[in-house]
Amino acid sequence: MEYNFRDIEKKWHQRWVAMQTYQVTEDETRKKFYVLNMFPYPSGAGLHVGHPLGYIASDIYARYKRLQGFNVLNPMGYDAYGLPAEQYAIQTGQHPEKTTFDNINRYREQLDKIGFSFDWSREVRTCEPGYYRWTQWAFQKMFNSYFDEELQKAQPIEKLIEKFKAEGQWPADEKEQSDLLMQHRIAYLGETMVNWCPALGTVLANDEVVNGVSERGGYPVEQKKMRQWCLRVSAYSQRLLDGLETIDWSESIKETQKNWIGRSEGAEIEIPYLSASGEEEGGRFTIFTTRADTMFGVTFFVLAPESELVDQVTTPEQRVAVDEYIKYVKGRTERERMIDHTVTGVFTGAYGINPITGDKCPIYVAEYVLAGYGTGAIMAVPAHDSRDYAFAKHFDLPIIPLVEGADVSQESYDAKEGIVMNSPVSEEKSVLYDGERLILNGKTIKEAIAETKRFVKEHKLGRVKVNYRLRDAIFSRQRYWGEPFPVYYKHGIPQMIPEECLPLQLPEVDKFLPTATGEPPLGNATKWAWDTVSRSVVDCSAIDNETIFPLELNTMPGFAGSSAYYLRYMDPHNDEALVSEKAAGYWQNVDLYVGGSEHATGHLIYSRFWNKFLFDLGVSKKEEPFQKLINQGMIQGWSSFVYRVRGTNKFVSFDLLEEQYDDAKKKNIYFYEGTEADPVYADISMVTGNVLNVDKIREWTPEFREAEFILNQNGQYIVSQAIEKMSKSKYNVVNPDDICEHYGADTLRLYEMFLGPIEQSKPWDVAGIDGCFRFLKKFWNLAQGIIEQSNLSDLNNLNNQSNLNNQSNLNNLSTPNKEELKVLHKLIKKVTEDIEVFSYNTSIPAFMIATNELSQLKCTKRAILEPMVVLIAPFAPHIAEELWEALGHKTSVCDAQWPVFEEKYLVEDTVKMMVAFNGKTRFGIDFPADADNATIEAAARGHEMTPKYLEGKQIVKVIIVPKRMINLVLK
RNA sequence: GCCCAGAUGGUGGAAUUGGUAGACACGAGGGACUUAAAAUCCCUUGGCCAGUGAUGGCCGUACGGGUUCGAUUCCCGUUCCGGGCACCA
Repeated sequence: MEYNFRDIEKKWHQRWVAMQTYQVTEDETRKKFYVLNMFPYPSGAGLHVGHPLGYIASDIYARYKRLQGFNVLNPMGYDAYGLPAEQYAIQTGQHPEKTTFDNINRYREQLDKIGFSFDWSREVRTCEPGYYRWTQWAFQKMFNSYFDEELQKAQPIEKLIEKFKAEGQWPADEKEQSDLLMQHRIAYLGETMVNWCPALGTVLANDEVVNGVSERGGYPVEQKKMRQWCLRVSAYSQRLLDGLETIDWSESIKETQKNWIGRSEGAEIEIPYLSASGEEEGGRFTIFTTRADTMFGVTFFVLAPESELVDQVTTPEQRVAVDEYIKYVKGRTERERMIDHTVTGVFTGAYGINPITGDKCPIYVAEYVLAGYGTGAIMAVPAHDSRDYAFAKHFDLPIIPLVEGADVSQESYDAKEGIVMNSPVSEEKSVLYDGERLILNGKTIKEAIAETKRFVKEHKLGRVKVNYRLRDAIFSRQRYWGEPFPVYYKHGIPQMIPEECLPLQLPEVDKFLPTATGEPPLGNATKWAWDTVSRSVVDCSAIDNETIFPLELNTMPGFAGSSAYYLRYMDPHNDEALVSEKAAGYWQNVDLYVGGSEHATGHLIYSRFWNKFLFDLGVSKKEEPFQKLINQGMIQGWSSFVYRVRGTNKFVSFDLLEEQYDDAKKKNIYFYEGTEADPVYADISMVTGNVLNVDKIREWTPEFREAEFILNQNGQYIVSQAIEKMSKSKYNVVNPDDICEHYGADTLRLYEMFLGPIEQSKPWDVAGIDGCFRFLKKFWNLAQGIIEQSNLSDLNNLNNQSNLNNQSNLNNLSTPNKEELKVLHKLIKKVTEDIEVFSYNTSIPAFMIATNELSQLKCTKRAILEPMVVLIAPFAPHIAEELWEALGHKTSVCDAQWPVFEEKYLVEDTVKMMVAFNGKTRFGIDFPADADNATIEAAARGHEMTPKYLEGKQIVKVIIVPKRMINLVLK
């Protein structure tokens, strides 16, 4: 029988649906395992070969765990709300709901072809009311909670009200009450500087802005003060940091999150400043520093331009200069400020007093100090901070070195290593507090920091303080396609609509396009007001400010719906709760999460925050949502370019062009007979190797139909190629459907895994796929041979039951021999170990080798084939099912048992020589198992690898152990 | 600038965590079958040198050192590529 993958895959796809093979329920008798993929945005372009990479990897693991007896949850759904979905809808001029559902259907069709073990009965879509009801619910819970610093967890807001009342701080006025609580709620309305993107018509979260432009589309972003819903993510900074220690994620992604959270330990120190008259104390401000040890090197102070302190300290003489400077700073965009680091600043006219030395130091305003971090004010130590150094050089301010041997004539010495000096220069330069002076000379920097902190704390000059860089997440988007906020405004005070009225459904609008002014599209909805009597959405014209109120016009951002979806998969149809106690108790959290590392500072932080909040509420049962994380790499595409001679409709073969390096553009530019030729993308379907099919490209678009193609002397048109991200706009997309059509899903799965380590990015290259296809054919042929033979021997067995003489003969036919068992167990060991560490690319060669070896051994034993079919089932499920059935099994291969590896079959070819001498034990070279000790010893002495080593030493003992036991023996 | 991860044949990549470097696949070359092609199967394939040949020798895991009987693996330094953060005091 031939390997007919089309029929096989079609047949098993239908059977899996009919038999509900992949549906799971909470089964208390079995151990759970939760595998999850980051669910996709259903974008308009459909799936390309890069998308399934992670899904295949996790599917292999899910199937493997299932074969090991675990109850595996492996769900899939769609992240359907948010900017990308809406941008696509706008581009195609359709309603986002329509495009989203069309795209979802297309995704589903494509996914189904690849043979995933998803439990589709648990599918979620973030844009469905039954789903986003719980997104809104969680938001309301956040609104009604505050973060208790002492307990380090979320608490009901009522507790805080009680506390305020007890302390007599509870205002009578409703508006004041609301304002006070707003400063503590986890979801709060805040007047903050936001990243405003005029082109997208919305604000963006920090992680959605890259290099001063929007992540989506690359549009400019400016800073703007707006009233927005925010999530107090920063309150969870320490827990987000601590949690990283408990989870099994790659070091690089943990590092990225650590950077993003940006914890820094330091001290806040109170600085008195002189009043305008210059005589008495005008007030105090607080600075933050991580280098408390450098107090003796302070030569000036700097305030952030946005800081309120600037107004307070500025003297009348400097007022004009300061105002002008602030105006200049405000006129600069975020991008300008990021790129241009030239030194700017202005003197305020005021002086601060260094509390340690008593010195009077000038106070400056400069944009290099940020208002949003620390206290927005710093003490400047030019000798030991490069930014302060640049500033001091520019304004000709003194520089006092504090570390022995540090040369600060050319640059600052920023390292935290060395011995402190000049601290103080002389005793009277250190102010006396309660009879004690701070003296740091001779100490290491680390000791000096600790000593200064102690001194500052003890003499009440300030306090020890930990700062985090992590900012609160801005949660409002001036967009249509997102979850509506379940909020209405009663006389300007936000109110939650009652929980039992959720979900608050997204209204229909005529125009869903964003506006440049920031007026959200929901403002176009006629029916968008809340009636507190009927407790329903009513027409806006009915607003009476007594019982009917306007609803919030903003919608939630993309990450709202994706922050707790893994919990919903546990119990997707529950109308009573986000997830039931029972389901959450059983499934706990995600054991294996697979997705791209580009979500490191977005989704993966928000999700962890969201889960921690739900954990505080008792809804989620684990503090961390994703125990193990695997980041699959990107699959890149080979883009092809044809070259059009500028100003003509001539396209020239790449090998006929002259190349020149352009310094300004930092890339090659090309010329044909003196005229520059510009690269134009050509669809890769029209290219074989690097040769263009000219007839095809003429049919492609009108611009090529009339074009002239200048071929090389071989009569070929050569394209140039580049490896780039796979994208529709680069015409380098390879569609998985085509691969499935040509080779089948099993080959696609195998090949994607074979391409290289799962975590690495690599270009898609079809060349190697034949190897995988050939292997499956070989495996199929081997299996067919065994199945035929074993059926034959079963038949003989029946016919000859009475004939005892034949018994030994039959045993030979059905009992595997030593060689065959060795091949099998080598494979079991390799594949099992590989799957555990996601090194699938090395398991596939193991299958190839085993198949070849068994073919050479002319193996006919089903006792060998059966476990092999189970081993291959996670990788190539369709072929495995077909063979499993052919072997006479009535149940799915999914319900089989993962084979157990037995050392005894492998011992002989993994022996090593152990040499013990002079009380030490070392190991040496491999020897055949049947070599006796004398032979080994003789060989060891004569062996060229270790002659020097063994010279003059006495070999006390030669032990033969399996290779993998060596480390155990050595211990 | 700071932090993290890398660098192995023509290519993707192996090497059991210090023990025969280059598994497996692709590509290339040669051969078998075939009228022919496709398909399939077999052989060769890191470099250099010697030999008719079986074979033997030397050099080789970015570069330079070190530890070790032995280093792709561990340590130090350099170069290059990728990722993250980037006036965060």
